Amino acid sequence: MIKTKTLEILNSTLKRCGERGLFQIPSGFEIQLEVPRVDAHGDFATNVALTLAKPNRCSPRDVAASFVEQLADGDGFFARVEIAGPGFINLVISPSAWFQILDEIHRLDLNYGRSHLGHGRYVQVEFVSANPTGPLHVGHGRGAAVGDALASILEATGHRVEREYYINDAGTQIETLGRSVFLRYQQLLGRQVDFPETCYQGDYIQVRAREMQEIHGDSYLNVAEEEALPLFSDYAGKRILDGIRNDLQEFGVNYDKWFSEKSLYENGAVDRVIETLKAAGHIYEKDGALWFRSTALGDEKDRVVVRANGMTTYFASDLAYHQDKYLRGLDLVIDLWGADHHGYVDRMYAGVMALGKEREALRLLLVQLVNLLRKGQQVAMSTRAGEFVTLREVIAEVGRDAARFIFLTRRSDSPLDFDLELAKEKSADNPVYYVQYAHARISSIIRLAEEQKLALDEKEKLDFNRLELPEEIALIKQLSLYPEVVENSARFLEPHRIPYYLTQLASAFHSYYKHHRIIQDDLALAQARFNLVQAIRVVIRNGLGLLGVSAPEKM
RNA sequence: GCGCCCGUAGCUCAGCCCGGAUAGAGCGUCGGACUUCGAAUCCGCAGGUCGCAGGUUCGAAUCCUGCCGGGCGCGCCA
Repeated sequence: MIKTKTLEILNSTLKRCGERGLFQIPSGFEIQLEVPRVDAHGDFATNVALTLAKPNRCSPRDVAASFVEQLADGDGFFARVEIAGPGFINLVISPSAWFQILDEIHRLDLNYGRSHLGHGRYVQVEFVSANPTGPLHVGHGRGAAVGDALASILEATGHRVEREYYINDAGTQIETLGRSVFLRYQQLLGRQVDFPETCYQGDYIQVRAREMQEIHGDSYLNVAEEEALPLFSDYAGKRILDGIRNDLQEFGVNYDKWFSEKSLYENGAVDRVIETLKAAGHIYEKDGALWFRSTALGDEKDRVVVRANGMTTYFASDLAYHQDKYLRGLDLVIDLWGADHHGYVDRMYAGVMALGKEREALRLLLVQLVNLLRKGQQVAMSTRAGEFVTLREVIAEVGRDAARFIFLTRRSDSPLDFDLELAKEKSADNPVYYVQYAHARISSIIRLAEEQKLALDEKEKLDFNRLELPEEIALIKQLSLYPEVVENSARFLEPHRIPYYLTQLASAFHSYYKHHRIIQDDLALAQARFNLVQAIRVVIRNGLGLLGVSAPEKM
């Protein structure tokens, strides 16, 4: 890559300066290389001279001058080297070096942008994990889009990745679900029963109740609630989970594993993790309950793991779940949580550390709320009353690509406005179409070239030197940044960087396309440009791929 | 009260982790561009005390401190 090579040259130059005693180099000194905002400042700029000036007690421009003098560049890699402003060294890379990027993109094709950053580290992304007590809503959709994209990005950067869904199929919520269905079932059979507010109100409860009636008739009408509950809970939970699986699959999300919370109780993992913590001295007894001393590990208060009544808490099963993850050999566990869980973050990190892992072995990402709008007006949503917009409805209305892309345009820890009308609009308001359109346009050029048998693909006649326009070099530079964007996206666990980059790239392409013809009489020029736009298409397609968004050839 | 996150153009946001030269997009406003590869596009104009105040630095949207404003969280609930 161009940047790495530039850095190599600068480092060897610095070493030479040190050896020849031109100036002192503090130990641990590292050269900073950046892409300047202003084109006039070159392709790369470094502030070495500014930072070395002080320890050497001389002016930055003098340091820069001796540095540049030592800068050997036998193969013409740099087209120009300049000292500017207070002492920046601006570097302009020669076009021929940039042209190599195009070859690289075509050679690597689908693999362009992939890297070995992760060195095969075993990473799990656990996301959505909604309770199987109701259908997925828009907020879950955001978690799904972010989690899935993140997993893809990590895969692309050399991590071994696993997608997991944690099913909360134990505890009171699932019981409440069973009770809700049971009560509706009784009502269907004509019995007058109170339907408490604490039960789930949505229509989907009625649906399950009717199904139970179809399967079992009235045989549970006179059965006591405690007796009927396991069956009703189990059935409703399974059916709803099937729905969730279905919705996610239609959204393009496929999990490697669906992990049951109940299994942790059944196989004794919950008891085991408490024993582990006890043995390590993290547990004490107070007021008849067992407490986890999480304050010792950065939490603001200690947490109960076994209540005075002998029941374990939700946190206890979460500890067991995470212990299980690490026993499976995971190097890094990434959990995506709804933002309302953020009071829970510190205790989870504390828990993981108490289990003997580094804090860095866990990354909790909070996904903020989705604010659903229609033409700028807030769409009312109330989960309790069962009035919410489901993910399924949103996909049906705006489509999978638009939904995914919009979910990914903002950093996930800030709230997101999602306007249903805007998402459907086929215009520049809607960044999905903007990027996809660029891909479709290029595809259309390629189709045309094929139809006219223009032989634009013949490599032996290809002369990149015909790409002389500043816009063309700028486009290649932008393409060369793509692998770095993906790597940074993985490093910071921030998928939103990719939609942002793609929008910029699409914009540069659209502008270029408008001003210059690709296909034209000058065959050599046409070939060079054709090759360039093909490279753009490769990058757009690869980028959209990471987001789970399609790259259409026609729209 | 304590803790976490946020505050950048009229609106929605990127940039902050790792300080750099004149702070960027899109939308919206206004005005332009289709006989030529897809106008779902492009071009131009206008729009900023980067919440406020200090500090560190040759240099701060970026790092530190305090304050102001907004959001969320603080159960032997899940």
